[in-house]
Amino acid sequence: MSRSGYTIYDIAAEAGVSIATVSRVLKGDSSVSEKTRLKVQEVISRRNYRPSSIARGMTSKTTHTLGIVLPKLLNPNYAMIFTGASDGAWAAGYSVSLFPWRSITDQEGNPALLLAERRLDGVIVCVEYLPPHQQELLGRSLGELRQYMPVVLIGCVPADLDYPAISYNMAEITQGIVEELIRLGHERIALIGGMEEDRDELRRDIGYRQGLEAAHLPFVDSYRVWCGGTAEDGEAAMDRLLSSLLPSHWPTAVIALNDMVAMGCMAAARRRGLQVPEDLSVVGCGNLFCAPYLVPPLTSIDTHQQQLGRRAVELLLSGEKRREDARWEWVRRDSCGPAPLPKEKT
Amino acid sequence: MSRSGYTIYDIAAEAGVSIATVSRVLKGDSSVSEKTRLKVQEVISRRNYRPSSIARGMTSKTTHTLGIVLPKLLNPNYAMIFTGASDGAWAAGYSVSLFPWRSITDQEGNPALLLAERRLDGVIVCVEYLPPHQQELLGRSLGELRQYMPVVLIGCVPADLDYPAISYNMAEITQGIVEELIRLGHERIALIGGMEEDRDELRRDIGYRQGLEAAHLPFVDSYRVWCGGTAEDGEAAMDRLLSSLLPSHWPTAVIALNDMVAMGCMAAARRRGLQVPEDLSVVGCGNLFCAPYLVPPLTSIDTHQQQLGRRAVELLLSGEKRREDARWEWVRRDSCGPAPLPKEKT
DNA sequence: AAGCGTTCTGAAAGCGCTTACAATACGGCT
DNA sequence: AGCCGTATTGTAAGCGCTTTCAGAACGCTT
Repeated sequence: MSRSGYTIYDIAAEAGVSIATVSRVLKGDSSVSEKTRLKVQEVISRRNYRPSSIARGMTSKTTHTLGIVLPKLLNPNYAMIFTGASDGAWAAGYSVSLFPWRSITDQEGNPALLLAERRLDGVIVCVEYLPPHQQELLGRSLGELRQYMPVVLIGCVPADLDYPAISYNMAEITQGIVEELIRLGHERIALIGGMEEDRDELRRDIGYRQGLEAAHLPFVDSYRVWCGGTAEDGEAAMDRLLSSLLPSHWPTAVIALNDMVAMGCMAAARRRGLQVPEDLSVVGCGNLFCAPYLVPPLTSIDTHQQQLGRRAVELLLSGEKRREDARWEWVRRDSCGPAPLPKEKT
Repeated sequence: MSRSGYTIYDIAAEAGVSIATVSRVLKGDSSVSEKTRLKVQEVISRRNYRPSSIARGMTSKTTHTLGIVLPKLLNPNYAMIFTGASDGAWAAGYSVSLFPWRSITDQEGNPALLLAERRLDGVIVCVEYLPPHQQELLGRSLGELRQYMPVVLIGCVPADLDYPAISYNMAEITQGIVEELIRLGHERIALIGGMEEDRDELRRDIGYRQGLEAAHLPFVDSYRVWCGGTAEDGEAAMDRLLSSLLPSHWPTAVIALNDMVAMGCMAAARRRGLQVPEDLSVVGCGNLFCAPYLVPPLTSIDTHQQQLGRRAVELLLSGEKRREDARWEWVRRDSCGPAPLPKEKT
C-alpha cells in the first residue's frame, strides 16, 4: 500500500554513488564500471525502484504513450484496429490510450484540449462520416492537435487531406463486390448503409454505380438505402427497402456497410420469409468474429483491421508521411450464392 | 507541423507577467486581477498554448491516466468493460491506457515494469483463469504494482485476495441458470467451458452441482466439458461432448461459458441435426451485441459489463477499498425453451 | 617519480510547471 | 502625509530525471 516513494536520490544515497551514476546504470550506459553497476543494481532491485517516466518525460519530451481516437470501441471493427495498434505499440515499448470520439469534436471551448495537453507521442484517429459542420470542427481539432504530435488517420479519409493515413477505398471494394455479384447472375443488387462520405474517390456509391454500369445494369434509386452502422440500423433499413418494393422487384443481393448491418439485413429478410442465400445473397464487410457463426455463415470482406492498426503505429513512429489503402480480401462463406432463377411469379 | 513549443515562459513574456501569474490563470486562481487574466488568456488562446501535463505531473504526481489490463480486447466482453471504464474516466478528466495481458504476467525480467514506471493514477486488471504457476506470478506483479498505484480487480477474483474488486459470482449465476433450466423440465444439463477457477465461492461447478442437487438430479461427469472462451473452443467442446455420448443421452440443455462459446455450441449442434431450442436449449453469458441476431436469438445472462467498467473507475478514483459482485440479469430470447418430450427412441 | 591518456564519477544546469513566501501596489483611515 | 490591511504579482525552490562538462582515479610509459 505505502505508495513506493523511492527516487533516484534514495537509490544513489543507499548505493553510495551520485544520481548521475544511478541514471547511467538505469539506461545501461557502458561507462559505468562493473563493480559500481552491480552495487547500484543490487539496491535498485532490493528496493524495487522504478524510475518515474513522468520525470523522464520532462527531459526526453516523450511519454511512450500513443493515443487512439475512435467513435465506438463496441464496434468490433474498431476493437480490431485498437488491438493491432496496441500490439504494435507494445512491441516498440509504447502503450495506447483510448480517447473518446467527442474528445476531438466537442464544441465546448477548446477542442483537442486534453489530447494536446497529454503530449502523446502520436495519435491515431479513426474517421467516420460526419455531418458537414462537424467535419469542419474535426479539421480544426486535427490541425491543432498536429501542432503537438504526429497524427495518422484511418478510415474514409479524403485524398486532399494531407495527413499520413490509411484509408479504405470503399469505391474499389464496393465495385469489386458488385462485379462478383453480377458474375453470380444477380441483377437486382441493393446497397445498404454507408453515410454519404464526402469525397468521390471513396464513396461506395461511385463503386456501386461503376460496377453496375460496366455490366450495363441500370442504377435503381430505391435499391440504394442509407443507414447507420449497427445491426438495428441494418434491420430497419432492410425493412424499409423491402416494404417500399413489390416482392417481384425485391433485390436478389444486398451489399451491407459492415457485418453488423449484414446481420440486421439477414434478420429482416428472414422475417419476410426470404431464404439466404437461395432468395437473397448478402455480403458484409469487416469479417467479424461472429460472421462464421451466423446462419448462414456470412460472406464478408476482410479489411485486415488488426494489421491496419499495427501499420498505423508504424507510420506514427517512423514519421513516414504517406497514404496507403487498406488491403481487402474476400472471405467467401454461405450467405452469398448464385442469383435465383427468375420465376416470374408476379 | 512545426511542433508547437510554447512554454509558460513564452506566454508570460508575451503577456508581460511572471510565470506564476500565467500558472494562476491556467488553474483559474481567483487571486488574479480581471485585467491581467484577460491579457494572459488572450495570449494563451492566440498562441494556442497548452500546458504540458508531463510537467504538471512532476509536481502533482498525477498523470490523469488510468490503465486497464485485459487478456483480449477482441473479446467483446472486455471491450464493454473498457468502454465503460473509458466513459467513466473521461467524465472525471482521465483517459485510459490499454496494457496487454502479458505486461503483467511476462516472465522476462521485471514483471510490472512498464506499468509501474508509467505512474498511472490507477489500474484496472481483468482477471481470467490462469494456470497455477502464472497465478503466483500475477500475484507478485499485482503486489509490486500496488506499491505504485491503486489497483482494482475485475473478474473471478478469489475472496481472500484483499484488493478492491468487482467479481462475477459465477457460482450464483450458474446455479440460477440450472434452476431455470430445471424449471423448464430439463434433466440432462451440460456445462460447457470455464477453466477451473481457483476458489470455491466462484466456481461455476459449485453452482452447477448445487443447482442439480437441489432438484435431486445426479451430477453426470460427462456433461461437464472444459474449454477456452472462443467460439471455436465452444464448437470443439460441443463436438467432443456429443461424440462421447449416445444420442439418447445427449443433453437437452447447455450452459455456455459465454456467448461466443454458445455460438460455437449452436453451430456444432446444428451440424448434428439438433434444433435449438426444440431439441437443445442453449444459454450464454455476456449478452453480446450479436446475441439477438443468432439463429435462434440467444438467451443470455447480461452481466452489465459497461456499468462494471464505470464502477471500477469509481472505486479507483474514490479509493474505496471494497469488493462487490457484478449484477446479473436474464435476457430471455429464443435459444432456451422447455425440455423436449422424452421420445425414448433409443 | 613525473607525465599522460583513459576510465569513471560527480556537480550542476536544466526540462515546464506549481506553490510557498516575499514584495509591491493600492485604497482608505487618522 | 503617514500607516495599515488587502489585493496582486513576482521570486525562487523544488518535482525526479538526463546530460554536459569537469574533475578524480587509475594504469602505463619513460
